Amino acid sequence: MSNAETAGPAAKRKPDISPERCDYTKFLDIVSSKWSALILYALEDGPVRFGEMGRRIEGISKKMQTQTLRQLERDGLVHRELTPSIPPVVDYSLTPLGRSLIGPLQELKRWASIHHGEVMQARDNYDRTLERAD
Amino acid sequence: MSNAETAGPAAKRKPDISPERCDYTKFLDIVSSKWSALILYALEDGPVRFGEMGRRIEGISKKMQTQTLRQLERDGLVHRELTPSIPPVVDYSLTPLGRSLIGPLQELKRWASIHHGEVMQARDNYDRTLERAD
DNA sequence: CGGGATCCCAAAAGATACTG
DNA sequence: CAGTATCTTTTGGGATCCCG
Repeated sequence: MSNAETAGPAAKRKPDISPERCDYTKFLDIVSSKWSALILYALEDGPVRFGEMGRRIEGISKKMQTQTLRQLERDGLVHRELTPSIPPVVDYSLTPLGRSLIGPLQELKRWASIHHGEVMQARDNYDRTLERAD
Repeated sequence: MSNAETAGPAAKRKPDISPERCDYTKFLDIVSSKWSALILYALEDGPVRFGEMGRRIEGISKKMQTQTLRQLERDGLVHRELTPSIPPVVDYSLTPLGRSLIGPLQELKRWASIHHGEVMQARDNYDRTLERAD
């Protein structure tokens, strides 16, 4: 308290929100990549093999599938089980930690399914209003 | 049904998950940028002026603040109110749509605050296991 | 079958300078 | 005060080819 930094009358002064401290940022860090949630969904009903998963998720490449799975595995959300036969068999499944994410994720899907129309309409409106301003 | 596409015995064949159709993808499209949720949080307790917001959010640049606010405004989550005095005063606030997002977002913060430690530990573990494999 | 390695591109974000 | 404009850097993702 030695510093003459006594706050002004408006009260709020110094930063109280930061990316590093925000838990939502931590969440994004884990599952904001394009394919991560999609992979979690594919695993929702039980273990799935790599190839099967690839066929179920439209448009994913082997590279992105592998890369995203590695991240999820590294974060402890997904378990990888290799059966070293020839050809090899690799099964992926949710860990308990991974499964604990399904609930919150479904909340978001609900929000989006309910409100996405409003968002699109707001965008339209915003864009058309700008056009008229030329 | 003219196509001889009768499914094999393993049942699951064609893609049933896609980025375009997934509601979670739509959600990410709206609030996955680095600063968007932080700005929503800054508005949680009521209207805030541009400068005040900037001081509250650590590390944000004016450019990113403006850019993110424009996106949120375009999507109908944030309302912008300009008082054309000199110098100008601009207040930002949540719209009802924006406020409807706060709940789901808090779910995620809760998940992250509870489980982030496990994730970090899993990462550590994964990385150290890899190091030993040289 | 289930990857790894490499190259390339587009989008997001940051730095800096200028303005009504 | 609250922006805009421009430039550069960083990151994420896709394409392609190779491997045990």
